[in-house]
Amino acid sequence: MGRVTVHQLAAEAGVSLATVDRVLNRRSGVRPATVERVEAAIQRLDYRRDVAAANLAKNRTYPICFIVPEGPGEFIRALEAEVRTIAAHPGSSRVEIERVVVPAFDGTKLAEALKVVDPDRFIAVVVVATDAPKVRGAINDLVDRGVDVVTLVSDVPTSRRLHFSGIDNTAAGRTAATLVGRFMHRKGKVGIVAGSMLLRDHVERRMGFEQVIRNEYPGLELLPPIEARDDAALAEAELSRLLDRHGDIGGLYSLGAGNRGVIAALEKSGRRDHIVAVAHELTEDSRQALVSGTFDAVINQDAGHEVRSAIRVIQAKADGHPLIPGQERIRIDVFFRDNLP
Amino acid sequence: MGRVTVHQLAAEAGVSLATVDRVLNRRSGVRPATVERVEAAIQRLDYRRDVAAANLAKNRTYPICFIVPEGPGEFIRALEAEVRTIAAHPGSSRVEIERVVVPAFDGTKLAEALKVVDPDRFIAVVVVATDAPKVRGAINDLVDRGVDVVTLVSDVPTSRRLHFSGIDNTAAGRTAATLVGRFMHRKGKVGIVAGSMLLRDHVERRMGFEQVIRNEYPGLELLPPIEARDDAALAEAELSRLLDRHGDIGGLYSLGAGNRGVIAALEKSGRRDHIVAVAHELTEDSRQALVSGTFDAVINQDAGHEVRSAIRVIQAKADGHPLIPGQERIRIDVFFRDNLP
DNA sequence: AGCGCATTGATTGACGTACCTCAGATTCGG
DNA sequence: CCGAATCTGAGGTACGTCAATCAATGCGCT
Repeated sequence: MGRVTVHQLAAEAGVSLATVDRVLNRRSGVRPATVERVEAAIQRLDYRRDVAAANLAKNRTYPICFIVPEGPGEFIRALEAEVRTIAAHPGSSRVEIERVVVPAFDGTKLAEALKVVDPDRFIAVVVVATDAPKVRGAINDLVDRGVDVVTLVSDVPTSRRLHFSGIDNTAAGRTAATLVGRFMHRKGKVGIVAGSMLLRDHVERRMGFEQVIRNEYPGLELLPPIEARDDAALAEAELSRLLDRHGDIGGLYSLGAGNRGVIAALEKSGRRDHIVAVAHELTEDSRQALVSGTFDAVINQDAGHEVRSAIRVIQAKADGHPLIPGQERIRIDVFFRDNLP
Repeated sequence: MGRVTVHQLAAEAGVSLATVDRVLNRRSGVRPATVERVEAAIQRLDYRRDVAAANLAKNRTYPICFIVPEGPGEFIRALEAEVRTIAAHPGSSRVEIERVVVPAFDGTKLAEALKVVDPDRFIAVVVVATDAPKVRGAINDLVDRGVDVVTLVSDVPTSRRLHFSGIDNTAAGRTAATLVGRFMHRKGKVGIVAGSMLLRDHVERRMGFEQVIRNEYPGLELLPPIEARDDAALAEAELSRLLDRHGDIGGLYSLGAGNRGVIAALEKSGRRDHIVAVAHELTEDSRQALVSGTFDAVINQDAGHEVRSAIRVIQAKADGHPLIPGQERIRIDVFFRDNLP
């Protein structure tokens, strides 16, 4: 039973409630010997602070600032929706979320947005980060000003951010490579449609993918990647050109957004059944492409899980709680036609 | 701001605190017109009850009984560990968990265990269910006595359980079939190592697997499944015999526990590189088998997620909260060598 | 007018913790 | 042994909600 209260603690330790309180909240003015007696009692009774009551007494809230890129992409929209869902959920009523929107792919604007975050208003910032020196500096400044920073989806590992809430993108790229490599029965060429090489997650996916294809599938030839800046129209045009030029493309990895364009190009080419295509992010488009057979696998990160995890990490830090190992590991979801949710 | 309190509500509605309380807690003795006024104020101010404070006032706890099968299996041990982790975590301090262990594969004993659950002591039971009529009856009886029941890992869908916390096992079987089918480059025979056909999850996995192999990979020949009752030694012996008899086995699906035996048989046969093997549950054994190449893919369900989800569902029901769509969907995790956590 | 009844108000004491004040006790240096 | 500094106790208020009591109001009815 967690039914031990401070009163019982005080009785057990033979001190007053005030002293127990001083010890529990590390206030000064208690002799070391007395501190020890109280701590022994804590051990003996297995006392655990009632967090809910404590938060109530402190009238504590968790004001968090979410900084997300703007853009019409389905993934970003899903992220926003998840943030809203959390904010509205009664279970997380003490979490107060403010959203800030910045232009996508713009390190300078992002750094500015980070700079104007008020340390008195927010205990933490959750940010979809572009990995630019300015951004790293802004993150570190924020941390110095006492605001915890959690990176979402795309990391800045060299910064002093508290946590990264996202997937291991190198592993995601390797997984895509394994799927492409093993699903392709004959030799052939493999194309890559990338988003922006400014985003660390895209760079890492490509790295992981190319590494495995080169090392383990020597029969496959990697074509230079298309940079489509997550723009569906651009992706479609460029990919169509690539497909025209190389009649023997047998595999494709679409590692950014802009799936709509990739799907269109594949279907127009009339070769979708002969090309093993692996893409990222499960959206309505990519889901249909899976069902129709245009895509053979889709790698996904669960935006809801990422948002909730970020918040849990921030709360745990604020409350001085441990995290549950495993709960905050964001999975690399692999979807085929057969296991669509 | 969610900072609206009952006091502000009372002021806004022009009634007293007592009346607000009566409306909020659906107590009688308030005129319909007044109820409406208060509810209008709730809407206007976007009042949400502070769950923490409410639980504190009610001194509410969530006593839950976990009924899990005994057995040396790594998955069951992992389940137990997760239950313990949750119970010890300060965040879920009002959750009081009692664990009951019953013999595996024994519907009668399980039904008995369900029968003796005290409805006054527990608000809910979480149970790894075998799908037997007796068990279904016992679950329904419990529900009638006012105890919510959540099935874990293995479901009894025809019962009146509140929720099933586990994966879609048919989809898992289909996924395994897709992997086996697409990884096998030539024609060949496909073996199945099953656990117990008393467990609904095993039956469903096999169904999904066979269905896809038959429909989509006509070049593959399904061998009759081995029933190994999750016993490693038995699995090894039977699988070795099967491998001896059929020199042209190219694929294998191990859908139950007992991976250790499957791995041993595969490695002894010397044909592990020529057999595409897909198994269930990521354990230390199966993880090593993935790395060494004995297994080509492992399908997993996250025991921690399942346990936490079950508890969340129960709490939400008890508090009358909505669930967050998506958070309680247990994923079918697919692991390759490349995306091992 | 007087009765009972339904409705509402006012107030109070929990729940477990935080934080504050003030007074009393103990210790220590000189 | 005295004064000062340090420790400790006792008690209060607050956080937002629940739950209960008791008094007050207004209503219809006889």
